[in-house]
Amino acid sequence: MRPSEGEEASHGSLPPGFVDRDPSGDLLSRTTLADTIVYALTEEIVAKRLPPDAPLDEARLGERFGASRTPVREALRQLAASGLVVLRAHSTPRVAPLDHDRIHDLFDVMAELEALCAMRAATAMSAVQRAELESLHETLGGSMRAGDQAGYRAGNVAFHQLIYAGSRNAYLQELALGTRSRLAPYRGAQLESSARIAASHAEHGAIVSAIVRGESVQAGALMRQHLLATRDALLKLGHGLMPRL
Amino acid sequence: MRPSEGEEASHGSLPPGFVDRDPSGDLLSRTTLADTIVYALTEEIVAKRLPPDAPLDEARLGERFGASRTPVREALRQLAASGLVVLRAHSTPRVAPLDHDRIHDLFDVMAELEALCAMRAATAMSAVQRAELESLHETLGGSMRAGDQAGYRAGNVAFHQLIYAGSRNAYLQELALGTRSRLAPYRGAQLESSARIAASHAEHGAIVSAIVRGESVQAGALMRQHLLATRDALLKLGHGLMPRL
DNA sequence: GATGATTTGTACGTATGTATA
DNA sequence: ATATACATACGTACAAATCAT
Repeated sequence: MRPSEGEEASHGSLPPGFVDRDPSGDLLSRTTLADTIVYALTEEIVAKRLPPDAPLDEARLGERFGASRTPVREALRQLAASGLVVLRAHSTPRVAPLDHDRIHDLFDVMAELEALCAMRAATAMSAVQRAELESLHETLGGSMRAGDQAGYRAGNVAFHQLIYAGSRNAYLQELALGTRSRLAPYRGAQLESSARIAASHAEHGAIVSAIVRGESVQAGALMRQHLLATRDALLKLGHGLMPRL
Repeated sequence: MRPSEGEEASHGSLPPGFVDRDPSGDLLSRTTLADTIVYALTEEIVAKRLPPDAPLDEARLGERFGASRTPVREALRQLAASGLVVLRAHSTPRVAPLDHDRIHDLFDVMAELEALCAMRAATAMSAVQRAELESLHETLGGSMRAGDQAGYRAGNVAFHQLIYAGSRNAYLQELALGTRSRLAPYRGAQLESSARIAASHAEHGAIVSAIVRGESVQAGALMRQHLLATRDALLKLGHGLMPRL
């Protein structure tokens, strides 16, 4: 199995929650044009420079990327598979719309998937991974105290991904990553208030402790709570998003 | 290419007057060539007429389906997204290999996803859906007593999907369906022994009862157990598949 | 290891279906 | 409602990369 190291990446501005191709072993391939376009569009959608419902005309995109429509088509197919783009036959592709019910559903499942990861991690993580987790948590504390929000956000993504990997279940890891990337356009790019960051860090601490002590049920419950708190913080921050209930 | 009247297509039952939409994703197109190819290939892979690791040459497939490479490519992309096909850049696409660790991971997650569906269903299902579930369970009992294995299998799929829908979470439903379809090639086509069918039906009964009574935790636990029992039954039936531990 | 055959990646032209005036 | 415009769906040709030999 492959404990993915935190080393990234060839590009400067990484969309949060974005990783290379599926963890099924092959780590290509910026070698095809389509993949390059997928990467670029993902970043733009997540950063909301391409807002929900924005039309994605094949010809214009091809022009923008200096490519023909064929690789653009392939890219749009991949983006549709990952949920960022919707395709209707013979109709112009669009950035996935902002659907409140769907966002609610995504957060709900995200919380459960991450809780499951944390549970598994509590029993399956190697000693080395546990040490890494504690160390990363310390680093995040530093970012928090320094008021470095960007640093905290980047580290936060790594923190969660380390726990996905700790579950030692590659498919679970895929689902968690995929769900996180679907959620990415709705997680504000820089919406974390410093108050929320402090709370987040405290929650992380409890989770790390439970995982390191091997308390599986506790770890899962804390993680679920952490995700729901994150959701509520986002929903409160305007966004126009309201809880469903 | 026009529908040549020289039906020399040298291969049997691929009706251009095709079947209708795939049950899961109707976000995608209606009646494009690529979709009919996806449909046909999915069936062949699940039925193992296209075994794991079988090469899927674009040109040959296009010939077989009387289409050009373009829609074949689109179809292969969709199949890759649903996990049935693996794509490496510049390399010939293949049916997803049979990887024991991966199968184990898939079953593990499947059990948890279905448990989650059952939990949510126990609190979220409408009265109508509960009645449907009980009725379907009765029907399945009929198939069991009649020794109708094919009927039981079809009804079984419907049974589980009804519970996915009962969760009232569209994304959770998508994940459950997707995971089930990834598992489909490994669930034997007709591997259920009548003994296993009887046990399965009994387990269903307990699940239905828990859901109808609204006992969420119980419903989840029973469903998890049911899935793991199904897995063990499959693993025992040869297949060449061995448990990982 | 180099070379050749095969297959994928890309470009572009045509046809068909959708949406709008 | 009919017609027109326009974007996607598909077909085909060429270039580049892979793998066998």
